[in-house]
Amino acid sequence: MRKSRQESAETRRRIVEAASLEFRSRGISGAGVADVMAAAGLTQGGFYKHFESKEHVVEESLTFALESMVEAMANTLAATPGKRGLQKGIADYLSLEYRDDVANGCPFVALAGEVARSSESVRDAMTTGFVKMAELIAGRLEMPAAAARKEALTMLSTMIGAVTMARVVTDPSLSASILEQARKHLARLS
Amino acid sequence: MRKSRQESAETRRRIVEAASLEFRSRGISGAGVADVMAAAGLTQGGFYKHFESKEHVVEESLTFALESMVEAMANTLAATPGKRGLQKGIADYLSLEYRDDVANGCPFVALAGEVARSSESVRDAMTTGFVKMAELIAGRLEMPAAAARKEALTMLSTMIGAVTMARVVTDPSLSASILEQARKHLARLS
DNA sequence: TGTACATCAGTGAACGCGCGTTCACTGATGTAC
DNA sequence: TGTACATCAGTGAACGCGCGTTCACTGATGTAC
Repeated sequence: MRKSRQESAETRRRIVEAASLEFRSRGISGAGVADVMAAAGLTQGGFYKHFESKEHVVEESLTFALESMVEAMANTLAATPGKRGLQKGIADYLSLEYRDDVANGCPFVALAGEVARSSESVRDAMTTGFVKMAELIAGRLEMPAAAARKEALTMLSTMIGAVTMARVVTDPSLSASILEQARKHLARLS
Repeated sequence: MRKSRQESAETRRRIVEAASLEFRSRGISGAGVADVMAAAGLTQGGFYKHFESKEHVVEESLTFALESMVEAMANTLAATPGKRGLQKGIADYLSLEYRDDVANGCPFVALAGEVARSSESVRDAMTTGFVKMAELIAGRLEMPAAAARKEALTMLSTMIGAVTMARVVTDPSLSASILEQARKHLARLS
């Protein structure tokens, strides 16, 4: 059943993507290697033909998820110039839809707690994604670059904290309110 | 080896407190019943004399941790009147020390990601803590009560997001910067 | 271009281990009289 | 107040189960000539 190089590379990509969905949905310790492989349409035994360990796919799938988010934000910004573009990007992030789309959603929100307790290499991967997101936001703030970089850190913190708590809270109107207030607040700043 | 009612109640309290430290340090799925009991100076078998299941101690220890944080914030506020008291509370929360004191630190930061994937009763417990924290902050904002309640939601989101990411990020100066910018930002608002 | 052999992606079962939970047991505490 | 018995907090071993990882095997692909 050996597969061609191309098929094998494609399979590997599928595992990484499936892992990024599974980990965001169930958490890193909540999603097992067998779950990830099943989500990719494979059986667990083959996992180690592509990755040394679960840890390795965690790192790679986290990077994948972060790059997807960065790309989505970059696309939104590219579609609308100036501060309006940034407000659109922020509004999308703080929407009810994005809050509820856990599997495809923000890796900071889904995994930051676990990542903070993970290995340096996994934390590095998330750090890189955080810096990229901050740079995207900073690039659209109408102020000197140094000030923009600092302001972006706080704006991102607010976005992450808001979606995190909006997912926790059991009262739907409180949850919506957390997102709405953050949206209004950040619209004022940007 | 039966213990007196008083000793038994004291043991139970000790398990709850140990659990609140263990879960915040290692995560809910990262800390086992045996770990919690060992941290309380007991063996695992006795756990079920006090709790029906792990789930029950998760809920109770989460409530304990949240109440500890609320009480600490309330004490800080009580010590200094007006906006100065709130700024002190926020600065303590956004300090390097609080960032690093994971075991005794903010349950939102340590556990919100896992709690979002937990049972309704566990999410309810965290919701209650969130509302209490928001009320404490709102009470010190110099604006109409309704506006204050809304503003507090965003301030709390910023605080939680900032400490969360400050714990993830591997670059120490970036981590400190996240906290510092959030502090400055919130001082402007309060 | 064709043939013979080596490689290796993927399967499915098995491995050891740690988890949450159960259980028989111990002996001090609580209760009934 | 004292005695006899029931209760139950805590121990330590065992339970079944799911996890990450390993392994023998299969058969299509890649390579050497």
